[in-house]
Amino acid sequence: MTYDEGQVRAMAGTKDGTGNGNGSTKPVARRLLATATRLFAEQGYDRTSVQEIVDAAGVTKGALYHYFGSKEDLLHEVYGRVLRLQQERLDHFADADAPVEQRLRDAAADVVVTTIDNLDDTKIFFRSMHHLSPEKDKQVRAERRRYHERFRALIEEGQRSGVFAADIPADLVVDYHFGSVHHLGTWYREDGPLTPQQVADHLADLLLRALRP
Amino acid sequence: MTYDEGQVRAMAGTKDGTGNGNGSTKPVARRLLATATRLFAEQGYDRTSVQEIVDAAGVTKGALYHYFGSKEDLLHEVYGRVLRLQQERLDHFADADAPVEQRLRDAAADVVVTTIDNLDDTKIFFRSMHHLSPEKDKQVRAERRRYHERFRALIEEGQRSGVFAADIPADLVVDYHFGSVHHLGTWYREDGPLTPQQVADHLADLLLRALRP
DNA sequence: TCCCACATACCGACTGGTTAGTCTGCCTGT
DNA sequence: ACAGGCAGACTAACCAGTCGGTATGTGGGA
Repeated sequence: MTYDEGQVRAMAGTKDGTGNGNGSTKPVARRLLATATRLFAEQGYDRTSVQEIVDAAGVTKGALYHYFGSKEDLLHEVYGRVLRLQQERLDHFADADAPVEQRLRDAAADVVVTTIDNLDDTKIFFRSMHHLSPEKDKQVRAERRRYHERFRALIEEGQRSGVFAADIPADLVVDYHFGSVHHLGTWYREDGPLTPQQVADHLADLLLRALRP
Repeated sequence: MTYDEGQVRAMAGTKDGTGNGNGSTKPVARRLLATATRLFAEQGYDRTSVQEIVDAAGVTKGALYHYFGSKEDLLHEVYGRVLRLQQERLDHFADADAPVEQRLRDAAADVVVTTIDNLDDTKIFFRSMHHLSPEKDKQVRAERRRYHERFRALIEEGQRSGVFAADIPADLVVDYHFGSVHHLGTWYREDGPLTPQQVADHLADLLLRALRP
């Protein structure tokens, strides 16, 4: 066994996915994770074999199981990366010193840009969530809920202060917006007519317009 | 071989998924498809084995492969059912004799209700699209595009006549709304606080508000 | 300085289990 | 007697994870 249970659990909270906890990702581990991310996004988690990943990364199974406890750990790492990034950015924009409609617009637009910039991760995130084991699934759901609630708080703040329409549940508005974010992986193409920033501005604009009292 | 290539292709256009083309679904075939739909939605396509499906339906593999050419055919049948249903309903509302904002509102709300009423099918639809073979994938994409374009035409009509804001690409608005529809499978719960109709009214309202000039 | 003990990094053959799909044949109604 | 409907054992392929082994590097004692 390369990692015992305790170490695997601990890994989930570290930054680099190697479980060494010192922030310095070993090149091989980094390459394996990057390769897995690409293949998972292209073919789906279940359709990507461990053999394919190690072949594409130019190593063997020995290397993969040296750095990761299981195939699922790779998936969990992708999730952790996305969640931490998005939460950090949301907190940044939500805590800013600006009117609530500006903070919401900035946060809403930023999540779109960030999602497009990491489209592979996001495709995996939304498609393969239900492939996680109950334990890891619970953890990911908890982090997602935290994100959702922070976003909802922004909307409720605007509703209380009268700058947003209050006759609609804030929860529903959050899901409305994140539906469109979620959906980006299905339709957005890099070679399409719109830049990520343009898409973000349009989608944030739609959200703010829908919330006009 | 139960079905040769030609028959499998023909099946895609029939109504009952048994390939007999006479509209009378054999009970066993119907039960297999219903069981598969439920299991695919619960566990995902790849995680559901053919053995599980036939066990849950109370038959054996012999029966399944008597009625369906492959496991993928089951998936394709689910897709066909959903696509035909949604297209039919969209055409109905879009062709109605009413102002464009009313037609759009009705169509937008109806797709939400229909989606919630067939949540299993929709979950499968959005999660497992990329599991289809290239040939069937192409066919499904073509039908989806037809749907998308009909919906977009409604928005463009309103933009031309000045009742909708014209400073946003209609394509993007369609994806915005369908993002939220797509997302329903992730968050909507039957035992939640909102009825399908309430959700539909809210989401249609958000769309129409966002389109106010 | 040399050398030994030990750890880390990785290899690749192997195992036990699972899977989609096939095939032979029985059974029943016409 | 013939055909459709179905059973269930079988096969060939595949897959995640294991394990014994090798190579490389590193710290400490003589």
